[in-house]
Amino acid sequence: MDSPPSPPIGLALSRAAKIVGRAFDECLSAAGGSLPTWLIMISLKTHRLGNQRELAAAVGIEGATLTHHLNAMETKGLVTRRRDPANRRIHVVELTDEGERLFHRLRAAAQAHDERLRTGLTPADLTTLTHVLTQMTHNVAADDGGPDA
Amino acid sequence: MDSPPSPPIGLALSRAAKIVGRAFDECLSAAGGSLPTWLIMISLKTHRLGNQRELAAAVGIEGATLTHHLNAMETKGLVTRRRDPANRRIHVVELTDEGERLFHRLRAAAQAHDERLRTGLTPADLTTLTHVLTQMTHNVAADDGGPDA
DNA sequence: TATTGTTATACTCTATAACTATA
DNA sequence: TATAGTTATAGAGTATAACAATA
Repeated sequence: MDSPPSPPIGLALSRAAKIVGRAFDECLSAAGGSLPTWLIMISLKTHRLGNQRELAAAVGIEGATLTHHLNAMETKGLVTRRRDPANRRIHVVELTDEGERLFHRLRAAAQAHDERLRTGLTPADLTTLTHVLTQMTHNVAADDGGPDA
Repeated sequence: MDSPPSPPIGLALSRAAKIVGRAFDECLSAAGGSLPTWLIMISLKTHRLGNQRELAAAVGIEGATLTHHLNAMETKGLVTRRRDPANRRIHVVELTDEGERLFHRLRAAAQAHDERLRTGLTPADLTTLTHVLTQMTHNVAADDGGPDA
């Protein structure tokens, strides 16, 4: 009943993600940004989100953490926050022109990082990777109460 | 010259690693540990390292950061540090009995996490994943001065 | 009262620089 | 002087709890 343990994949993923993630961070830092900034900007550009809680959820952080980053981004002149006239509880976040420029620089940096990452990998490898990451994310998100929970 | 961008794999990896890594953290926390503690313990158990700098390198952190974690682990009674009589500059780190017990609990937690992660994945998926992570780690570690650098 | 967001505070992990101890 | 490790300090990212503003 002791199936061959097979190499600990959580550990391998954790280690690789640490190394690759650091390289990604350095890429973004060198371009004048950071990972949270980049994630926030992507969310602002791709989805049109209704409020900051949705934005925070898209980035994978809490609302207060998002506020923390938005404060810094606003100080740097990358975003503006203004109240929605229709519902003044909602703060509409928008990239400034300077924010747009940084976005383009970060996109270029992220693309360069991606090309480096893909070196030596086949399209099939990348397809499998995407599939595996999706599956693992689901595995971990699932309420683990059992197969019939 | 604009090859089809193909989905940003760095971003996908970053997002998945964040989610899976948090689940891993929670697993280890629930068992009374943390990721750094677990990585340190694994290194202590598997390699027989000569000094703390090697241990830090194996874990992927700086020496001072390792000291920080070892201080906490020593306070909790998980490890002891004593000077090597042959070279009193070297501090030999060893798990206490309580450290051993925690190691076994964390190993069980990590294995449970691994089984959850592997749900819905074929052995071929996992083989590819391991290969891809290894390749990406190399891609990122390489001095990027060019193919003949 | 419920919703939206901010402020205050603190924790974890990490790093760099300066220091002590030993060789 | 060189090596091993520690201490002091700092910074990034995150979170929870309490708060203010709006509906």
